Amino acid sequence: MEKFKDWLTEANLKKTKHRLLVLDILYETNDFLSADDLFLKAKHKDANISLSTIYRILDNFVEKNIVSTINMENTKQVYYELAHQEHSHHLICLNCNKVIHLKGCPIKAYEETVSSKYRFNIERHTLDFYGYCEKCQNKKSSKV
Amino acid sequence: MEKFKDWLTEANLKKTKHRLLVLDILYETNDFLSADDLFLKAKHKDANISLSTIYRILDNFVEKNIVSTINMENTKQVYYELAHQEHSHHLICLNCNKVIHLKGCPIKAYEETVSSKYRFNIERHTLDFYGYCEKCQNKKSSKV
DNA sequence: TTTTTAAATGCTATCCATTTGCATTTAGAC
DNA sequence: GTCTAAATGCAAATGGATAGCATTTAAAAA
Repeated sequence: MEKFKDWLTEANLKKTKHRLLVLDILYETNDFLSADDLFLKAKHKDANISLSTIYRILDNFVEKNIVSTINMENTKQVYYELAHQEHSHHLICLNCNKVIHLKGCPIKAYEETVSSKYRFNIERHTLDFYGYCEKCQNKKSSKV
Repeated sequence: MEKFKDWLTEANLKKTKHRLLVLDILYETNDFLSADDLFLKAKHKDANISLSTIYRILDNFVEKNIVSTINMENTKQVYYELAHQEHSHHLICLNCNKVIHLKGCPIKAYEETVSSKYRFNIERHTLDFYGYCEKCQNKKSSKV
């Protein structure tokens, strides 16, 4: 995708095939992926890329705000997705790890209140809801 | 502390000196501690306890809701504290990792809205604000 | 286009928080 | 006190992530 090259230019990163590959996979998957997920998907595309390169690329992207991360509660891995332009919150399924993005932010006012109350200079916040998605509510016991 | 023994009884866990020690340290520290922090503090008290025991005790406590965990963004370690009775949110300093607990929850209504909108069965949520505490705003560059 | 060079990559070894296996000890029921 | 399951210590293993270093490559300079 042509816009990916623009992103890399803007971020002052060289336009390498590996970086474009990582962007492609994240874009078409449109979901959170671990470094290892990306590694396997790359392999599946017959791409030759080492896991450490993936980690390095992801670090670059996070630093440049091209990619954002999330913590699933039940695993130690870090998950990555293309950064959303807009600030968003999440519904995270404790069974299948599916993530639903919520638009809009209900706590702007609250943030200002606590910021001044505690003289705390707030840079960002996370608001994540954990529970069970519609599918997993039905087939309760099946682990994915 | 006597009430700690009650907690263990309620949780159906044996009242061992190690478990009481971990509770003591968490109580008097009144802050988030990593497993290793606990290990060092125990050593400092001349207590003989192995790191793996600490991990096992913390796992027990988390399972029984005696202890709760938090993710600091800038480290891979898990941090633990005595569980607060009341649901609370956090202000987390990106410089010194200090955590301020916020009482009350501003998003009950929002939670219900998204829960029914997405037919998502929400079990719990996290709301954490990251930024710089009053102290660290002043002495900007000093890492703790 | 060719040359040049700093950035990017592959491979391997390493780190480090956490977990596990197993023999030993201990809390607490009897 | 005796007994047994639970708890513990120690050492090794695990697993995600990182670092070192030689090689390759993007892209600026000539």
